[in-house]
Amino acid sequence: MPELPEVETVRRGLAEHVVGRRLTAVTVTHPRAVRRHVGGATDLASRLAGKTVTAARRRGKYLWLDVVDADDDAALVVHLGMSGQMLIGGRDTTDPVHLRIRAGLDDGNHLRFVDQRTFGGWHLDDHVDDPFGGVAAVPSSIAHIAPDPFEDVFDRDAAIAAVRARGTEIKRVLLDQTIISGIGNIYADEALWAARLHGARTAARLPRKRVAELIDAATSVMGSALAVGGTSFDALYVNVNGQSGYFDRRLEVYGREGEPCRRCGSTIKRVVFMNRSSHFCPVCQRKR
DNA sequence: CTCATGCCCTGCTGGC
DNA sequence: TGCCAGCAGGGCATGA
Repeated sequence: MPELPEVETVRRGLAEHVVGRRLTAVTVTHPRAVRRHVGGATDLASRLAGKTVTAARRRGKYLWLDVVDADDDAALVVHLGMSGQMLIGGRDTTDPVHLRIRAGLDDGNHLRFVDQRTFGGWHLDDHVDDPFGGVAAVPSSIAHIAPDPFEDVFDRDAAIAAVRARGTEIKRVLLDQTIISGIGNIYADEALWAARLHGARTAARLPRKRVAELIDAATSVMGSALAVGGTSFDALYVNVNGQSGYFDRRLEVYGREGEPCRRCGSTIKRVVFMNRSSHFCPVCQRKR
Protein backbone atom coordinates (compact mmCIF):
# COMPACT_ATOMS: atom_id res chain seq x y z
CA MET A 1 0.00 0.00 0.00
CA PRO A 2 2.60 2.63 0.84
CA GLU A 3 4.23 3.60 -2.43
CA LEU A 4 6.36 6.66 -3.18
CA PRO A 5 3.76 9.37 -2.34
CA GLU A 6 2.81 7.74 0.94
CA VAL A 7 6.44 7.15 1.94
CA GLU A 8 7.37 10.72 1.04
CA THR A 9 4.47 11.99 3.17
CA VAL A 10 5.90 10.02 6.10
CA ARG A 11 9.43 11.29 5.36
CA ARG A 12 8.25 14.89 5.51
CA GLY A 13 6.65 14.22 8.86
CA LEU A 14 9.88 12.71 10.16
CA ALA A 15 11.87 15.68 8.83
CA GLU A 16 9.61 17.97 10.83
CA HIS A 17 9.30 16.00 14.08
CA VAL A 18 12.36 13.76 14.37
CA VAL A 19 15.32 15.42 12.65
CA GLY A 20 17.39 17.23 15.27
CA ARG A 21 16.12 14.98 18.05
CA ARG A 22 18.25 12.57 20.06
CA LEU A 23 16.96 9.03 20.50
CA THR A 24 16.67 7.79 24.06
CA ALA A 25 15.55 4.24 24.94
CA VAL A 26 14.59 1.92 22.07
CA THR A 27 12.36 -1.13 22.61
CA VAL A 28 11.74 -3.85 20.03
CA THR A 29 8.44 -5.60 20.69
CA HIS A 30 8.40 -7.96 17.67
CA PRO A 31 11.54 -9.72 16.34
CA ARG A 32 10.26 -9.86 12.77
CA ALA A 33 10.37 -6.05 12.55
CA VAL A 34 14.18 -6.17 12.86
CA ARG A 35 14.84 -9.36 10.87
CA ARG A 36 17.02 -7.46 8.39
CA HIS A 37 19.23 -6.07 11.17
CA VAL A 38 22.28 -8.31 11.32
CA GLY A 39 22.92 -7.92 15.04
CA GLY A 40 19.34 -8.53 16.13
CA ALA A 41 17.01 -6.57 18.39
CA THR A 42 19.40 -6.00 21.29
CA ASP A 43 22.15 -4.65 19.05
CA LEU A 44 19.74 -2.35 17.18
CA ALA A 45 18.36 -0.92 20.42
CA SER A 46 21.76 -0.36 22.03
CA ARG A 47 23.31 1.22 18.93
CA LEU A 48 20.38 3.58 18.37
CA ALA A 49 20.11 4.83 21.93
CA GLY A 50 21.82 8.20 22.34
CA LYS A 51 22.20 8.90 18.62
CA THR A 52 20.99 12.15 17.05
CA VAL A 53 18.91 12.15 13.88
CA THR A 54 20.50 14.52 11.37
CA ALA A 55 18.45 13.87 8.21
CA ALA A 56 15.37 12.05 6.90
CA ARG A 57 15.93 10.72 3.39
CA ARG A 58 14.12 8.58 0.85
CA ARG A 59 14.72 6.66 -2.36
CA GLY A 60 11.65 5.03 -3.89
CA LYS A 61 9.78 3.27 -1.11
CA TYR A 62 12.80 3.17 1.23
CA LEU A 63 13.22 5.70 4.02
CA TRP A 64 16.29 6.24 6.11
CA LEU A 65 17.34 8.45 8.97
CA ASP A 66 20.96 9.50 9.26
CA VAL A 67 21.81 8.81 12.91
CA VAL A 68 25.10 9.88 14.47
CA ASP A 69 26.99 10.04 17.74
CA ALA A 70 30.61 10.75 18.67
CA ASP A 71 31.99 7.52 17.24
CA ASP A 72 29.35 6.09 14.91
CA ASP A 73 27.67 7.37 11.76
CA ALA A 74 24.92 5.11 10.48
CA ALA A 75 21.68 4.92 8.51
CA LEU A 76 18.49 3.69 10.13
CA VAL A 77 16.73 2.13 7.15
CA VAL A 78 12.94 1.92 7.39
CA HIS A 79 10.66 0.06 5.01
CA LEU A 80 6.92 0.33 5.61
CA GLY A 81 6.15 -2.89 3.72
CA MET A 82 2.39 -3.32 3.37
CA SER A 83 1.11 -1.75 6.52
CA GLY A 84 3.94 0.01 8.34
CA GLN A 85 3.32 3.29 10.15
CA MET A 86 5.76 5.73 11.74
CA LEU A 87 3.77 7.53 14.41
CA ILE A 88 4.80 10.45 16.59
CA GLY A 89 2.97 10.69 19.88
CA GLY A 90 3.26 11.71 23.47
CA ARG A 91 4.85 9.38 25.98
CA ASP A 92 1.52 9.10 27.78
CA THR A 93 -0.39 7.83 24.71
CA THR A 94 -1.14 4.10 24.75
CA ASP A 95 0.75 1.72 22.48
CA PRO A 96 -1.29 0.42 19.53
CA VAL A 97 -1.95 -3.33 19.23
CA HIS A 98 0.54 -3.79 16.40
CA LEU A 99 3.40 -1.81 17.93
CA ARG A 100 6.69 -3.39 16.75
CA ILE A 101 9.35 -0.85 17.80
CA ARG A 102 9.23 2.18 20.09
CA ALA A 103 11.93 4.85 20.29
CA GLY A 104 11.98 7.63 22.84
CA LEU A 105 12.83 11.15 21.66
CA ASP A 106 14.55 13.80 23.76
CA ASP A 107 11.56 16.15 23.40
CA GLY A 108 9.40 13.76 25.42
CA ASN A 109 7.61 12.20 22.45
CA HIS A 110 7.75 8.62 21.21
CA LEU A 111 8.42 7.46 17.66
CA ARG A 112 6.45 4.25 17.19
CA PHE A 113 6.74 1.74 14.36
CA VAL A 114 3.36 0.04 14.02
CA ASP A 115 2.88 -2.70 11.42
CA GLN A 116 -0.06 -5.08 11.29
CA ARG A 117 1.23 -7.40 8.54
CA THR A 118 4.91 -7.29 9.54
CA PHE A 119 6.27 -6.94 6.01
CA GLY A 120 8.10 -3.80 7.03
CA GLY A 121 10.97 -3.21 9.43
CA TRP A 122 13.99 -1.25 10.64
CA HIS A 123 17.69 -2.03 10.29
CA LEU A 124 20.92 -0.16 10.87
CA ASP A 125 23.36 0.07 8.01
CA ASP A 126 26.56 1.74 6.81
CA HIS A 127 26.55 4.43 4.13
CA VAL A 128 28.15 3.95 0.73
CA ASP A 129 28.61 6.38 -2.17
CA ASP A 130 25.47 6.50 -4.31
CA PRO A 131 26.11 4.18 -7.28
CA PHE A 132 23.71 6.38 -9.28
CA GLY A 133 25.75 9.53 -8.65
CA GLY A 134 23.71 11.31 -6.01
CA VAL A 135 25.37 13.80 -3.69
CA ALA A 136 24.16 12.08 -0.50
CA ALA A 137 25.44 8.66 0.51
CA VAL A 138 22.93 5.79 0.56
CA PRO A 139 22.64 2.78 2.90
CA SER A 140 24.61 -0.14 1.47
CA SER A 141 21.62 -2.49 1.61
CA ILE A 142 19.65 -0.34 -0.82
CA ALA A 143 22.46 0.44 -3.26
CA HIS A 144 20.69 -1.73 -5.83
CA ILE A 145 17.51 0.41 -5.72
CA ALA A 146 17.28 2.75 -8.70
CA PRO A 147 16.57 6.47 -8.29
CA ASP A 148 12.91 7.49 -8.31
CA PRO A 149 11.49 10.10 -10.73
CA PHE A 150 11.53 12.85 -8.10
CA GLU A 151 15.29 12.71 -7.48
CA ASP A 152 17.78 15.11 -9.04
CA VAL A 153 19.85 12.13 -10.19
CA PHE A 154 16.89 10.51 -11.97
CA ASP A 155 17.91 10.17 -15.62
CA ARG A 156 14.76 10.01 -17.73
CA ASP A 157 16.55 8.90 -20.91
CA ALA A 158 18.43 6.19 -19.03
CA ALA A 159 15.19 5.00 -17.44
CA ILE A 160 13.47 4.80 -20.84
CA ALA A 161 16.39 2.77 -22.18
CA ALA A 162 16.42 0.48 -19.12
CA VAL A 163 12.71 -0.23 -19.49
CA ARG A 164 13.08 -0.99 -23.19
CA ALA A 165 15.96 -3.39 -22.49
CA ARG A 166 13.54 -5.80 -20.79
CA GLY A 167 11.89 -8.63 -22.64
CA THR A 168 9.09 -9.07 -20.14
CA GLU A 169 5.67 -7.45 -19.56
CA ILE A 170 5.67 -3.70 -19.01
CA LYS A 171 3.82 -3.89 -15.68
CA ARG A 172 6.44 -6.24 -14.28
CA VAL A 173 9.12 -3.74 -15.35
CA LEU A 174 7.27 -0.84 -13.68
CA LEU A 175 7.22 -2.78 -10.42
CA ASP A 176 10.94 -3.64 -10.61
CA GLN A 177 12.60 -1.26 -8.13
CA THR A 178 16.03 -1.70 -9.75
CA ILE A 179 14.83 0.01 -12.95
CA ILE A 180 12.70 2.89 -11.61
CA SER A 181 11.88 2.94 -7.91
CA GLY A 182 8.81 4.10 -6.03
CA ILE A 183 6.06 2.63 -8.22
CA GLY A 184 3.86 -0.05 -6.62
CA ASN A 185 0.75 -1.89 -7.74
CA ILE A 186 -1.67 1.02 -7.41
CA TYR A 187 0.32 3.66 -9.28
CA ALA A 188 1.45 1.12 -11.89
CA ASP A 189 -2.18 0.47 -12.81
CA GLU A 190 -2.96 4.19 -12.77
CA ALA A 191 0.05 5.07 -14.96
CA LEU A 192 -0.78 2.32 -17.48
CA TRP A 193 -4.35 3.63 -17.74
CA ALA A 194 -3.15 7.22 -18.19
CA ALA A 195 -0.73 6.12 -20.93
CA ARG A 196 -3.36 3.83 -22.54
CA LEU A 197 -1.10 0.82 -22.31
CA HIS A 198 -1.99 -2.77 -21.43
CA GLY A 199 0.27 -4.08 -18.65
CA ALA A 200 0.96 -7.31 -20.54
CA ARG A 201 2.62 -5.52 -23.49
CA THR A 202 6.26 -6.52 -23.86
CA ALA A 203 8.46 -3.63 -22.69
CA ALA A 204 11.13 -4.13 -25.35
CA ARG A 205 8.57 -3.92 -28.16
CA LEU A 206 7.15 -0.55 -27.08
CA PRO A 207 8.16 2.56 -29.02
CA ARG A 208 10.43 4.91 -27.14
CA LYS A 209 7.73 7.58 -27.16
CA ARG A 210 5.19 5.30 -25.48
CA VAL A 211 7.65 4.39 -22.73
CA ALA A 212 8.42 8.07 -22.21
CA GLU A 213 4.69 8.80 -21.89
CA LEU A 214 4.31 5.97 -19.40
CA ILE A 215 7.16 7.18 -17.18
CA ASP A 216 5.81 10.73 -17.34
CA ALA A 217 2.33 9.43 -16.44
CA ALA A 218 3.70 7.55 -13.43
CA THR A 219 5.55 10.67 -12.31
CA SER A 220 2.47 12.81 -12.77
CA VAL A 221 0.06 10.51 -10.92
CA MET A 222 2.48 10.08 -8.01
CA GLY A 223 2.99 13.85 -7.86
CA SER A 224 -0.77 14.44 -7.73
CA ALA A 225 -1.15 11.83 -4.99
CA LEU A 226 1.67 13.40 -2.98
CA ALA A 227 -0.07 16.77 -3.18
CA VAL A 228 -3.06 15.37 -1.27
CA GLY A 229 -1.12 13.24 1.22
CA GLY A 230 -1.20 9.92 -0.66
CA THR A 231 -3.75 7.14 -1.11
CA SER A 232 -5.61 5.38 1.71
CA PHE A 233 -8.25 2.68 1.47
CA ASP A 234 -8.44 2.02 5.19
CA ALA A 235 -6.69 3.04 8.37
CA LEU A 236 -3.50 1.13 7.50
CA TYR A 237 -1.70 3.91 5.71
CA VAL A 238 -1.38 7.14 7.68
CA ASN A 239 1.12 9.97 8.13
CA VAL A 240 3.16 10.50 11.30
CA ASN A 241 0.11 12.06 12.96
CA GLY A 242 -2.13 9.11 12.11
CA GLN A 243 -4.03 10.92 9.35
CA SER A 244 -5.07 9.43 5.98
CA GLY A 245 -4.51 10.88 2.50
CA TYR A 246 -7.24 11.60 -0.04
CA PHE A 247 -6.00 10.28 -3.39
CA ASP A 248 -8.27 7.21 -3.32
CA ARG A 249 -11.05 9.51 -4.54
CA ARG A 250 -9.11 10.25 -7.71
CA LEU A 251 -8.11 6.72 -8.72
CA GLU A 252 -9.19 5.89 -12.29
CA VAL A 253 -8.85 2.09 -12.37
CA TYR A 254 -7.40 0.68 -9.14
CA GLY A 255 -10.21 -0.78 -7.02
CA ARG A 256 -12.82 0.15 -9.66
CA GLU A 257 -13.60 -3.32 -11.09
CA GLY A 258 -17.06 -3.32 -12.67
CA GLU A 259 -17.30 0.47 -12.70
CA PRO A 260 -17.25 2.59 -15.89
CA CYS A 261 -14.01 3.93 -17.36
CA ARG A 262 -14.14 7.71 -16.95
CA ARG A 263 -12.60 8.11 -20.40
CA CYS A 264 -14.73 5.79 -22.56
CA GLY A 265 -17.44 4.32 -20.34
CA SER A 266 -16.34 0.69 -20.75
CA THR A 267 -16.37 -1.56 -17.70
CA ILE A 268 -13.10 -1.68 -15.76
CA LYS A 269 -11.71 -5.21 -15.53
CA ARG A 270 -9.57 -6.90 -12.87
CA VAL A 271 -7.21 -9.79 -13.62
CA VAL A 272 -4.64 -11.54 -11.45
CA PHE A 273 -1.05 -10.94 -12.55
CA MET A 274 2.11 -11.67 -10.52
CA ASN A 275 -0.18 -12.88 -7.70
CA ARG A 276 -1.73 -9.43 -7.38
CA SER A 277 -4.60 -7.57 -8.97
CA SER A 278 -4.32 -5.59 -12.18
CA HIS A 279 -7.08 -3.15 -13.06
CA PHE A 280 -7.49 -1.76 -16.57
CA CYS A 281 -9.93 -0.54 -19.19
CA PRO A 282 -10.27 -3.26 -21.86
CA VAL A 283 -11.05 -0.67 -24.55
CA CYS A 284 -8.57 2.13 -23.76
CA GLN A 285 -5.78 -0.31 -22.97
CA ARG A 286 -5.49 -2.94 -25.68
CA LYS A 287 -2.88 -5.65 -25.80
CA ARG A 288 -2.15 -5.11 -29.42
C1' DC B 1 22.75 -13.02 -16.63
C1' DT B 2 17.18 -12.71 -17.20
C1' DC B 3 12.78 -14.08 -16.02
C1' DA B 4 8.96 -16.39 -13.29
C1' DT B 5 7.08 -18.14 -9.08
C1' DG B 6 6.06 -18.68 -4.25
C1' DC B 7 6.40 -17.30 0.36
C1' DC B 8 6.30 -14.27 4.39
C1' DC B 9 2.17 -12.10 7.55
C1' DT B 10 -2.52 -10.51 9.76
C1' DG B 11 -7.21 -9.04 9.61
C1' DC B 12 -11.18 -8.44 7.13
C1' DT B 13 -14.87 -10.01 3.96
C1' DG B 14 -18.02 -12.98 1.66
C1' DG B 15 -19.85 -17.49 0.57
C1' DC B 16 -21.92 -21.67 2.20
C1' DT C 1 -23.58 -18.83 13.75
C1' DG C 2 -19.23 -20.67 12.41
C1' DC C 3 -15.78 -21.95 9.33
C1' DC C 4 -12.71 -21.32 5.57
C1' DA C 5 -11.05 -19.45 1.21
C1' DG C 6 -9.68 -15.35 -0.83
C1' DC C 7 -7.68 -10.92 -0.75
C1' DA C 8 -4.55 -7.01 0.32
C1' DG C 9 1.03 -6.98 -1.80
C1' DG C 10 6.66 -5.38 -1.41
C1' DG C 11 10.72 -7.68 -1.55
C1' DC C 12 13.48 -11.44 -1.73
C1' DA C 13 14.98 -16.41 -2.22
C1' DT C 14 14.97 -19.88 -5.35
C1' DG C 15 14.76 -22.40 -9.56
C1' DA C 16 14.62 -22.69 -14.59
